[in-house]
Amino acid sequence: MNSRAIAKTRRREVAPEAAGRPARLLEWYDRHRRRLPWRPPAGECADPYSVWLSEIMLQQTGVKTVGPYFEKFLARWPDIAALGSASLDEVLRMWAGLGYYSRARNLHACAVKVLRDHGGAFPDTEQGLQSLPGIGPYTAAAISAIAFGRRTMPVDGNIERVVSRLFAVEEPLPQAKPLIQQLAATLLGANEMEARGGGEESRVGDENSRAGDSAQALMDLGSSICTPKKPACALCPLNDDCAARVRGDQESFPRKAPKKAGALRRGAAFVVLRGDRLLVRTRPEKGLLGGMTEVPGSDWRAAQDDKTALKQAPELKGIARWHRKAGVVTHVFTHFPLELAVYTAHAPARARAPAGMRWVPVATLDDEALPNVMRKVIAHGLGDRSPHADRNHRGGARSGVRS
DNA sequence: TATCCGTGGTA
DNA sequence: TTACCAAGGAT
Repeated sequence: MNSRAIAKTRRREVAPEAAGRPARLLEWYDRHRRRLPWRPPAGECADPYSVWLSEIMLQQTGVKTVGPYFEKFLARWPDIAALGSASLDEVLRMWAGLGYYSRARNLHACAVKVLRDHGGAFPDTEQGLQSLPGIGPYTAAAISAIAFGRRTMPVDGNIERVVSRLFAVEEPLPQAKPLIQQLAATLLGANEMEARGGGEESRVGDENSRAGDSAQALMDLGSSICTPKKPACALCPLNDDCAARVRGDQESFPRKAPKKAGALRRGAAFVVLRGDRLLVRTRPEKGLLGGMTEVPGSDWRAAQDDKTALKQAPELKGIARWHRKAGVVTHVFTHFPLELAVYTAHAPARARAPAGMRWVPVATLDDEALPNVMRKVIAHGLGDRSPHADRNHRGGARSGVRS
């Protein structure tokens, strides 16, 4: 018996409902798939560049947030050659506000590498894709399935949740990842060539499947029906044989090990004006907010007081009169909360910028690669009078200012 | 393996 | 308000 015959035999041995899952999933997807900027009309394969760009932006970032950035990037750089020819600085400026800035650096590095090493065409295998900057196991599988039709199942946070519920996976994340990956793969439809009887050229694990649709179906399902809280199980195409639903504790999946919170860090930031120009510098390439623009300031340490922080401005010694703005700017990063005291000062008309710093017109701050925490600092330092004030101002602590 | 990377939405 | 979550990757 050859391997294909064995695979078919095994498929018949599974329970009828379970065997029907891939088909039910795709039928649901064909009726309810979301229309998204990076998705072509049903039945068409998306181009690898669009798939790649959207997948990088969507890493740990919501669909709604990504939309405008994707459109903006695609309009500015319609293909890999255009993006690979752009400067890293311009890419970072366009990325500003989207977060996880190493993604932008890797995006640019990846475009350059695809042009230089692959003649401008993305590799069409998972292994080849994973060798590129910013592309890990998930993204390689996603591009492979969605853009190239390879029969593979990318597993993201949505799919982890759907699958852990469907099979009532008791093992907590992240230990359960390999098991969930294996279970998720059972939701892939049969290779179409094989399902039709196939020719010798059809191989399991190769193209001609709707793997991309199966994966996106699970993602849509996870985001609209199998939600973290109060899942709408009545609308789910897989509700018949969902193990967690049978038990009635859907929301308790996926199991997760508790995580600890980071300690509060404090520091000072200096908003120095020379006429209508602001003193800024560029952060180091690596690490937190790498390569982004900031105003000078102290480092950020646990439980640091203002006076200690103020002493960390030796470059700014020439400035005589500091004014300490009331309140502090607050910001919460993934792994620690931050409080920044803001000091303002005015420099003489012809004052030179200290080494490594530069004066930029306040009017063109939108062109800088400014992370949100710096937008908050500048808005606070300027007294919220500029058009660059915190765009999320709704009052309360989330406005970024607290007394 | 655990930690480090932003930001916005949600209940 | 707080805590969690979101189409993860690099080290």
